[in-house]
Amino acid sequence: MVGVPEQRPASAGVLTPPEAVFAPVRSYTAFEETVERLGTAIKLGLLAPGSRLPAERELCARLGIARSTLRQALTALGQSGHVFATRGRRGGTFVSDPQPPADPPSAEMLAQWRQTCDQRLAVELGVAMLAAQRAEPADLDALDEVAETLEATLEDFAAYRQADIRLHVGLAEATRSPRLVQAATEAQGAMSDLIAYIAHPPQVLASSNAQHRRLLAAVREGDALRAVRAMAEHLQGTEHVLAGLLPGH
Amino acid sequence: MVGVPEQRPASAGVLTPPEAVFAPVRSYTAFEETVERLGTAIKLGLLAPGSRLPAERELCARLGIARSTLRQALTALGQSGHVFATRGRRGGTFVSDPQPPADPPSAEMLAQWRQTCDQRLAVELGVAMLAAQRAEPADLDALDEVAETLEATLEDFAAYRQADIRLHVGLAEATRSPRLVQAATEAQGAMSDLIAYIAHPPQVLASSNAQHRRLLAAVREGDALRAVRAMAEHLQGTEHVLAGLLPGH
DNA sequence: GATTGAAGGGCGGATGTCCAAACCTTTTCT
DNA sequence: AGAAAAGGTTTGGACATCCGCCCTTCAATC
Repeated sequence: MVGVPEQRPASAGVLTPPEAVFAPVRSYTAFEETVERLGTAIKLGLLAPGSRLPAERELCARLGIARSTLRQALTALGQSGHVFATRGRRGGTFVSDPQPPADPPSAEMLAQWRQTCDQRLAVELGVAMLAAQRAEPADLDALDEVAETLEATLEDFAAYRQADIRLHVGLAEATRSPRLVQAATEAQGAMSDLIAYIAHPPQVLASSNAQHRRLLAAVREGDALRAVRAMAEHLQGTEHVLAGLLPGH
Repeated sequence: MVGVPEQRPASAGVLTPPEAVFAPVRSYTAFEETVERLGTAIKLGLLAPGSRLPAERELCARLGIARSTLRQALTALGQSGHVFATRGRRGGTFVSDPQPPADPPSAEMLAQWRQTCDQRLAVELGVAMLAAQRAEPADLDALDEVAETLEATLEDFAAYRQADIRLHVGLAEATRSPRLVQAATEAQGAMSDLIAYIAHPPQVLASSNAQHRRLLAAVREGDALRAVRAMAEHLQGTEHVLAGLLPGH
């Protein structure tokens, strides 16, 4: 048995690898992932208060996990007050109404707020461009309806934010790219923790709505570049507001 | 013990939740994640052939995993021929040179190629915009150097692709947003499986280079919108090539 | 009023993953 | 010769997950 390797270590290339290559790997458990998914959907209002989740036996099949794992997740969401379950023939797991108050953003969250915004920017720029290229008339009609809701809720921030989320997720759905919908949902979820804790006077919401209108108009015309520009202005507006209130260097 | 829940299931809202909410959750193990990370970095050339990885005891600390888990990953990468290890004081784990031939894209990969492109589009649009806003002169000089390499490798696709990756990842690093670097790396890795299997005549590469030049010029001037436009043209160019060769819808 | 079906609730074991902490072997430098 | 630094090996335990099976509840139905 010769100990001589067929290959000799060469003198390394000049280029140093990005340090991101050796950054910590985080392994998510099925339990965590499920709590995150359902919890985010609930907090974003994608699962409406009072609505019923699919039956456990069906839901675990859809999610591709064991029922016991799903039950752990549902138990956690139950303990935090986001869902409750009733037994018996017409029973099921339901989204609580009203929802428990959101908890304040963690220190870790606050420390990384800029990266969170960056990530959302990327996702939403992609969504804007692809939606402009692919949205069908039916999508646009649905989005217009949401936009009307937005115009009508300037005074009620909770309702406004709700409709805002619907608009952005709806735009993502118009791209017909499930992964983008997923990414957009996650990004909105991460942002919500930040957005819920800053003041939003009606005037800010009104200017936000003007950007929404421009965005939808560009999407309707299929003008991808204008859509991207409108989205960028929209997002960087809220980013400026955050920058003024958070410890962001 | 009353069996009456304080809350009654309400009639659900009119809005149906996005089906993405109940899509399968995939839990990645630390082992898989590590193989993916290191494997991608190697395949992309971010870890140069012949270069040495950090010692196992150091690397597992950096990656935040146990040494035995890291060794499983390194064993897997060793069996596929991407790395090899030597023992003793000056030993270590090294990136193989030359690398084993890439394996053809899986059926699953091909079936989802459009979503992969969409995801890359999003990431890269975000990178383009943020790089234009944040890149420092030092970043730009380094990127220009890579661009020169690109101009000189029109005839050698492997070398060209290598430099192309460096350019895109370098741009991501200029955003100072580690998560975007991560995302850009993953997106390039996913694309490589597709790109390696389609022909790239020098004329295509030349036109690609023209787009690179425009992109870098816009970034240098801090013109975010032009950078985004240049990036979009660049990416959708390669997407058109793919669309012509793959079973796309 | 008994039965049935669909829902949540619970238990126990089998399996696989991950980690921590040792200890061994090889090589090279001092 | 010995220390140091690297990969290689073994062990045991903690934990997550899955699977199957059975129980409880309760509205609908017979």
